[in-house]
Parts: sequence; C-alpha cells; structure tokens
Amino acid sequence: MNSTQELYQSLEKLNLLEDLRDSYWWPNSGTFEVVVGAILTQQTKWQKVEKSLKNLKESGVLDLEKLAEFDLKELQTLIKPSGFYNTKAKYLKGICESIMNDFGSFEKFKDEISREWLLAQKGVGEETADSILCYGCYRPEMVVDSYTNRILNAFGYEFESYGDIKEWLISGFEDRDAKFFALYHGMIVEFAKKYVKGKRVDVSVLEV
DNA sequence: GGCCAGGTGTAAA
DNA sequence: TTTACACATGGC
Repeated sequence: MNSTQELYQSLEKLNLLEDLRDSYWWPNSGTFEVVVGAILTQQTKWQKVEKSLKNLKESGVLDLEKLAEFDLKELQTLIKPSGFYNTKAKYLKGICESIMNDFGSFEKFKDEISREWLLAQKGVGEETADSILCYGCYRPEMVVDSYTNRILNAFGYEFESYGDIKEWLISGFEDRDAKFFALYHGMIVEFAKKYVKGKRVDVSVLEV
C-alpha cells in the first residue's frame, strides 16, 4: 500500500457500512451522547458501552445538565458494564461540569469547542478529543485508534505518535468534510471488528 | 482460564 | 522525556 487514498478506496469496496444506524456511523452523532460514549468506550467494546448508555437513559440522566449534578456513586454503578467505572465516572462528571461552567449548553459547546479545551480535560486524550470533535461536533477531524495503528503496521508502516498517524491518514484529504472523516474512521473500525483479532491482523481482503 | 477491548493519567526511572 | 503500570468488566 502506497497511500491513504488506496486504503480508503479499498475499504469502501468492502461495503463495511451497509447497515448504518447513523449517517455519520457513530450512534446519535451530533448529540451530547457522543461525549458520554467517547469516554465510556475507552479500552472497551462498544457493546458494553451500549449497556451503560441504556442504564443512564433508563435513569433519565443521559443529559448534560443532569450528569453535571448527578451523584458520583450512582454514576459509577450505572456505567459499571463498560469497565474502569470509578475513573470513567469521575472523568465524565468532570467534563460535564466543565462544559456547563465554560459553555452553559451542549449547543454552545458544539459551536465554540476547541481541541485544546478538550485535551485539557481529565480523561480526554487525543482519540477521545477527536471523537468528540468529529462525531459530536461535526468537525473535520480524523480519529486514530489502536486498530488503525495495527492495520497500518500490518502493511509495514511504523509511526512515532498519534499525530504522525493522523497526518499520514489525512494527507491528500485535507479539504474533506466531517462526514468524510467520520465514515473513514468508521470503516476502519468495522474492518477491524471483522479482520483484527488481538495481535493478528488479516489485511488480505484489502486490495492494496 | 488467560487474553483482550474504539485509552488515559501518573509515578518512577 | 520515555516507560511501566493501574484502572475493571465481561465475552470469547
């Protein structure tokens, strides 16, 4: 494989996003739920995140203002299925409080948010920040995850950092919109779910 | 039963 | 400035 364009086109041919529940791939994209999901999905399968989201929804607290004021212990219990529930509860409540303090509403947050602000929050690293920016706020940011790195490694690429992978991935795609990057990353994850098992990466179906 | 999941923060070298 | 480790559940 010689370019990210080849990778993108090859992924497209696999029709990985056939049964898309959301036009941007991430469930309920463009809403506050992306912020919650982005924290909960760290080092965890989405399937488990769905259980936690269901718990939150049934308790009526899947909401920015309510979570900002919700009891930490109760929050820990509700998100237990997604693992690391003590730390994630703290991170989640913290970021909700910060959004309320600095922006006042999710809509305002969505309009005014910067990557720097997100990275300054506890529990928000580069991947989580880009996930919130791309899927929650529809900004043209490419998300890089461990699968992306593993797949590129399988093609013989080695990178120093998150930023290096991101730069390589978006080269030639700089003028694309949020939806493009949203679906590109979505295809990589769906590909990984099918063809990556632990350290084993099967890229033979990719025609690049 | 051991391995692993759509990472991140922190302490120690 | 790097490296190692903790955080934790649940599915395979």
